[in-house]
Amino acid sequence: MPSSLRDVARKAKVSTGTVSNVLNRPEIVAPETLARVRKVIDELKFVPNGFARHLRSGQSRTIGLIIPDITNPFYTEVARGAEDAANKHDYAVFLCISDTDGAKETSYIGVLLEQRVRGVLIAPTDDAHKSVELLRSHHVGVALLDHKSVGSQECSVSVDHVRGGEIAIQHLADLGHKEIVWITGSEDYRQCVDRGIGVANIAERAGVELTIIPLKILNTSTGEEAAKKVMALEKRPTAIFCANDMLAFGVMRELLRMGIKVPQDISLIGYDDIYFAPTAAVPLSSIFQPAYQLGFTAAELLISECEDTGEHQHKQIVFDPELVARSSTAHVSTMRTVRVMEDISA
Amino acid sequence: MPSSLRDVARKAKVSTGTVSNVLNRPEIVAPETLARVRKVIDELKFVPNGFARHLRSGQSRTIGLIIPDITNPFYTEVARGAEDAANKHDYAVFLCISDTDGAKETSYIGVLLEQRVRGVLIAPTDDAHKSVELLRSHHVGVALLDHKSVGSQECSVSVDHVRGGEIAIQHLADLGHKEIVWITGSEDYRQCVDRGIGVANIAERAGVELTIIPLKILNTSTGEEAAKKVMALEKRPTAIFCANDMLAFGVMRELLRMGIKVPQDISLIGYDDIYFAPTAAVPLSSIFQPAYQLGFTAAELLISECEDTGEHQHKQIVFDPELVARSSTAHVSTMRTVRVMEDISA
DNA sequence: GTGAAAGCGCTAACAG
DNA sequence: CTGTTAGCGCTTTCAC
Repeated sequence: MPSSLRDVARKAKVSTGTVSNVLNRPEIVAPETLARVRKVIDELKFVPNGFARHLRSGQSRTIGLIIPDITNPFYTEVARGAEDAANKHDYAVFLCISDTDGAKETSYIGVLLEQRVRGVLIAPTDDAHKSVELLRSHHVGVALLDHKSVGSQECSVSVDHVRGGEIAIQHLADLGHKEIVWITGSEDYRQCVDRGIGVANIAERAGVELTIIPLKILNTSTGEEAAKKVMALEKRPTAIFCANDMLAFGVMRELLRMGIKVPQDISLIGYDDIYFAPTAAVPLSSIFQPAYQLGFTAAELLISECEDTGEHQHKQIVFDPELVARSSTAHVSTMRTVRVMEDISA
Repeated sequence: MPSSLRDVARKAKVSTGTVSNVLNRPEIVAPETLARVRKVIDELKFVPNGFARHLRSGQSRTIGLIIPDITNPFYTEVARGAEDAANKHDYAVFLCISDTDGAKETSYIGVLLEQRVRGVLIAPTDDAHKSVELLRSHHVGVALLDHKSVGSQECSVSVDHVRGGEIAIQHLADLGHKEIVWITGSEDYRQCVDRGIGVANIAERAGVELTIIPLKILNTSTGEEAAKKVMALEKRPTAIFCANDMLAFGVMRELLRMGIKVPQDISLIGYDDIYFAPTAAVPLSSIFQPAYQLGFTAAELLISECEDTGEHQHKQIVFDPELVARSSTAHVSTMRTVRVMEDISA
């Protein structure tokens, strides 16, 4: 058993109140008492029990961070940003990985509630409304990450996903692509839905024929699967737009494996512009989102809400996405036309 | 304020003890009492206070996980493994990122101690001995990740780093390379030191001329810097071995930027074999380590130690690294010899 | 099966 | 400046 504050008090021959003061308000303790108590603290290797402390004070200095996928460098950057902001304000971060699973998300919220976190930063994967409601009903702070506010009842930091979808398809349309596959998340996945709206907007306007492949989970493995589906399509598209770069990496890997060349046989564009995008086998075109900024800003907003005594203004910050065109997307006119023959011979 | 167990008791007209029983031993509560109390729990949205619960029971079901860099997919896989194992045993994971900073590591240990975690899984970046001592002296479980046990006083799961270093250099030597740069971590970074031992072993035996570039932090940015240093060397090496893949990606990116071709101008091999290695601009040769396994196994061991009442045997599991040769390493005989002229013209 | 009561380790009044 | 004391919300005997 670790030693308690009382053990320290006993050994230093002072009261528990004094030990507590040494810990929390050393300036009001007499120098020599201070020294004596501190010496005993060291001797006993005393570490105050956080549970007891927070139980008493009714307040923790911990925030929860729920992200869908720790394997995705985009979220990893978001987490770094959030961590840095939290540390700056002397908060700890309890990181939860929801695995893009609504049930797991809800279950983690339960854990965080038990931990009496001050607030939760969440990149909802499922029904954001439900999670936010749940959190709100327990009066903990909430800030949405990468997702617009449900009803402006909370802060949110996101990127304009509709715009992002538009930019990507516009880019492909500008390159002359008329048959495009859009590989995206399920309908619960708001970010994807929004991007899909942008995609549809431009597709219609530009006369693009769109094939949608919805996926439950967006990672490299599902990307590999999706690539197979695309290649099995009756009419092969000239370009693929993936809802994130992990997906695009999976697609690219599978295409390479099948001997399909990017962009000679098919153009490919991802989303997020993760660090690995420029140094991919074929440097990946993508839509940049300021991941670190997203996490940092969201955490700052959340903490400001948590600390706020009076009137906290819910802010909804929306960043702009940016096209980063690299070699994985090319003009249709540069495509190999011999592909069909190769297929027949295969 | 969230409602407390007492609120529930009052409203359900039972004692607090009964509510507690409903929560923890529902089978001993009379069915109709059970139903009534549960109804009130829902109405009041009661969530038991984890602090109070753990304070009373003196035990948490949380383990800490300290890793150096969340941006590195290797550690991200380790974390996934650890998470999965922990969840399996109904433990929560408190993730801490040490940023390869000994002070931050120590400070996080303090946080974990306050949280009264049951045990800590640590991939030490600095002086492992110190961290382990600190943890041990507070009687929390410890398991080392990716690092051999200091004195077999704890479990550890690692990969044979010496062997990994040997394999990599042997591979390069087999390809005829005699001038190799080894970009590694500082002397505190045990994994790197061990790999360095393997490197030195083989280098000497194979008559390889070794240049060592030690770095404080190993990520893509420092990799980019290191690449510049390598190219500024009086005598250009024919191959580079990086202590991890992130470093190698940074190096590769900078080399590409400088117009240096891999492997025509210089061979490059990394370590970890992260997911992105095969789909890099030049598919990266690397040394594979079973990251997920590492995390999973270590967490299992740690939890077994934590739960153990009697005699827990400290195990030291060592996995074998494996060479994965891809296109970034090639035989010296295939190297371009015109490089020198290009340099002059530049 | 249920209630009463003690106490986990700490903080925050309030006296002295 | 220091000691005393009353809980924070929960679990756990021990009676009934």
